[in-house]
Amino acid sequence: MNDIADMLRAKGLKVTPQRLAIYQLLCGTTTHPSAEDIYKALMPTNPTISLATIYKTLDSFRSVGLVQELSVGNGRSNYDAAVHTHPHIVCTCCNAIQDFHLEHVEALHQEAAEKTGYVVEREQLLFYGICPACQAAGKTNCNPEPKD
Amino acid sequence: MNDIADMLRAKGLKVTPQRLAIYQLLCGTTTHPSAEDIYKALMPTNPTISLATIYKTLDSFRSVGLVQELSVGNGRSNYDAAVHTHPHIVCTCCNAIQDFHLEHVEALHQEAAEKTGYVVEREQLLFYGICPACQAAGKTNCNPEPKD
DNA sequence: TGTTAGATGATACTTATTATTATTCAATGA
DNA sequence: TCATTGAATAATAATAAGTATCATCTAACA
Repeated sequence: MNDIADMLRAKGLKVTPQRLAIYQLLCGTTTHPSAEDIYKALMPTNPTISLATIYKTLDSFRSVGLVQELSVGNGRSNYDAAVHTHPHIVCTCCNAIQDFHLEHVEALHQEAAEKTGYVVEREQLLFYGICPACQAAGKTNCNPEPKD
Repeated sequence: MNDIADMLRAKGLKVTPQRLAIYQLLCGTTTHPSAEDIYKALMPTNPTISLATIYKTLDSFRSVGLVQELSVGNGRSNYDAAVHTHPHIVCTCCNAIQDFHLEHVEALHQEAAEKTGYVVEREQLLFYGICPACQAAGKTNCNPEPKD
């Protein structure tokens, strides 16, 4: 079969059209969609897919480490098919979520363990600011404090 | 008046018993309570306080920078009266949220700005692991993957 | 002390997510 | 290839966090 199917089987998950569609969608985007985003994106090609299936599938994928779940504070979860942990930056203006790379993340991990005595399993490094596009559009202060 | 009252006035907020109670509670704890936690904690002394007031007050406080809101992925917001940004570590076993200090956080901020082109406003550095108490209790793998 | 803008409390509502359950289907082996 | 079976799906009800609404109340200030 194809690679994705083999990978799902290797993780102990049955291969279904829904799972393939969800995983392929996630692999082909850098936008960190929510469950609802995925549902809407798959509707045209998979009109009978259920939102409940999206949620359960994402949870299964997370359980076996195929995707990571982000909580950036927008009231829902966003998903990233990248397996290795990396920082994210969120535009407080257009709500885009972008991956980037920080040097020495392992050192932070280590430092956190030393400072706290925790056995550190993972981290979520989130930055918030204004993306270049919003800066260019002059939107320098879109959601500074939502309630102002 | 007292310091808290003056601070609220200085931020342009009216001083009410509810606001004083909420702020004092937050200042006197390191547990990062949720709105619901605060509501329950204040019930004995403020039996008529409304949950809606808690939410609105926390939002006002956040708007003026008196508290910071955390999204650690537990489906609700947790609040911290500390104004300066600092990392948090979450026990995946007992769900405790603990403050700690990391060196060179400003450098990360700077590096994020350089790597992404964003104007970086703030960050939320979250680590997940097993706290010393849970380790001592032998709970080394409590919520590794909630759905397993 | 009276006025008034803003705060509170009660509650209805929205939205994201989870639970339930009958049906369907992928994987396995005869 | 077909039957079996346990897991996955779809539909939908239920839950929970947070927000909106609005009548009442009160802190701030003249």
